[in-house]
Amino acid sequence: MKPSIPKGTRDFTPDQVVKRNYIFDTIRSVFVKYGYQPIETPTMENLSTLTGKYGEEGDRLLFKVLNNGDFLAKADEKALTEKNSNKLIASISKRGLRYDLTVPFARFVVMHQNEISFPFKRYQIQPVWRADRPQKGRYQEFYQCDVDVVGSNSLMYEAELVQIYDEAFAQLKVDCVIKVNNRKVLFGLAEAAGIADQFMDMTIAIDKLDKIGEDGVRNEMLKKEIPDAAITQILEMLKCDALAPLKNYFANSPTGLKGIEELETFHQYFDLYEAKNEVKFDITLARGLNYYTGCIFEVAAKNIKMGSIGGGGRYDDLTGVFGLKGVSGVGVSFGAARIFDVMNELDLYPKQLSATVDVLLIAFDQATHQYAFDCLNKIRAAGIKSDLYPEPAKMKKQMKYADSLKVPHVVIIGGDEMESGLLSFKHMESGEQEKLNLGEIIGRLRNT
RNA sequence: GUAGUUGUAGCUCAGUUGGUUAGAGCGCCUGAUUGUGGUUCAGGAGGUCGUGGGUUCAAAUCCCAUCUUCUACCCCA
Repeated sequence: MKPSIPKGTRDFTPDQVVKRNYIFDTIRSVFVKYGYQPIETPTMENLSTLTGKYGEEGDRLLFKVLNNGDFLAKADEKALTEKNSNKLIASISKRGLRYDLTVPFARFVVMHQNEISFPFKRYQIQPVWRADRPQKGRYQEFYQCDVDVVGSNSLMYEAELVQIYDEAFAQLKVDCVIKVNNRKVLFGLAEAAGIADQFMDMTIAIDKLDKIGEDGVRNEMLKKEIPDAAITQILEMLKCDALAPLKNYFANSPTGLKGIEELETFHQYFDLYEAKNEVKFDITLARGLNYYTGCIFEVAAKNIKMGSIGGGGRYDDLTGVFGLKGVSGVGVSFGAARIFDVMNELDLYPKQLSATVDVLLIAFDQATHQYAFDCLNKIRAAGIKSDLYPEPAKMKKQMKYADSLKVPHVVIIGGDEMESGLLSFKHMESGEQEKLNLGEIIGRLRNT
C-alpha cells in the first residue's frame, strides 16, 4: 500500500524535532523560572467536557472519536434515518480529541481542587487537534504551550504573563509585538454606543479591522443591524491609542471604566519591567474565544506574514461550568507550530543546534573495529556524543556518512593507530588532521 | 462548512492540438582514488504520471468521483 498521513498532520524529521525541542526547552525554562508547574491531561476528553466551550464554530472543529463496539446498534435511530449528523453524534461518540489546553485545564482544576493550592500556576505542552481546513501555519494537529494561573484576581499575573511572552520570544530571537486590550473596554465601547446587547457582533467585526479596514468593519456591523450612529461612534472611539481619552467616552459605562482601571493597574506592574519587544495597547484587539472577560493578549511576529503566534487572556469563570464558581484564571498560549514556521523562515536557530554526534569513529578491519569500540566506550563515558560506524567499511563510504550527518570530527583508527595508540583526529570543516592519544582527543572534544 | 487551486523520479520542476520507449537539474549508487568527505570526471539505478472509474484505436494530457496541497471565506495557534 502507499503510505500517507491524514491531512493537516505532518512527520517531523530528526532535524525538525531538534529544532522543535529547542523551542519547547526555551519556553519551558521561562515557565519554570516564573514558578509554573507542569501537568498533562489525556489526549481524549469526554465530548461533553468539550462541546459548547468554543462556540458553534468550535463544536464543528472538534474531532469526535467513534465509540467502540457495535456503535450503530446503540445509535439514535431517528437521527440516523433523518441523516442528522449533529443529532447522531451524541449517540455514537462519547469522546473527543482535545481542542485546546485551557478547557481540559479547567476540568483538571475542578477535579483536583482539593489536591492543589491556590493560586495554582501550571504550564502544559501538548498537542491539540482541530478539524479545520489546513492552510499555511494552520494544521489539524499542533502543539500548544500554555501557562495559566487560577485562583487569583491579581493583575500582577497579567503583567507576569506578558513578561513571560517577552522573555521567551526574546530568547528565541523572534521579534514580535505583544498587543494588550481588555474585554471590558470593548464592552464599554458597545455600552457607550448604546448597543450592549450586540457586543459579540461588534467584537467580531472589530477583530477584522486590520484585515478589512474601517469600511469593511462598518459594513460588517451594518449587516448585523447595528445602527449607523452607533457604528460611527464606535469607529471614532477605536482611534484611541491611549487609555486616558477613553474615560470621557465611558462616563456612563461602569464596565468600560473598570476595564481601563484594570489596564492601568496592569501597567503599574508591567512598566517596572524593561520589555525587549514592543508591548502596546490595541483597542482593536478582540480575540474570538468568548470565555475571556478581562485583559486579552495576542502576539504577532514582525518581519513575516503569519497569523498570531500566541494569545490569551483572563477568564473569570471558566471552571464554573464544571461546578466550581468564583475561581478566576488568566493564561496565555504559545503556538509552537507557527513559532516553528516563523523561526524556519527567518532562520533564527542557533548554529550549533544539531541532531548528531560530536565525533564519529571509523575503522578498517575487525581488529581495529573492536579496538575502536573500546575507544568509543571511553569517549561516551566522558559524556561526549559519539558513534562508531557499524562495520569496517571502505573509508570513503564512512567519511561520506560522517559528512552527510555533519559530524564535526572523525577519529580514524587503522593498524598503525591501534599499535601506537596515536589516533588520527580529523576536523571535518578545515580538513586538518593530527595524531593524538585518546585522552587528548577527549580533551579536545570537551572544549568544543 | 463555502469557493478556487495543486499533485509527474528521493527533492524542485518540464512534458506541444491526446500519438513510439515520459524528460531535466539536484540528490542517490558504482568507479577513477586497495587509508580520507565536502570539488571534478565517467557510468548506473530509480516513475502504478495521487487514487478509482469513464471517453478513445490510443490518456500524464479530455470527463467524473475521491484523496492530498495551497489560497480566500469562516474561524483560529
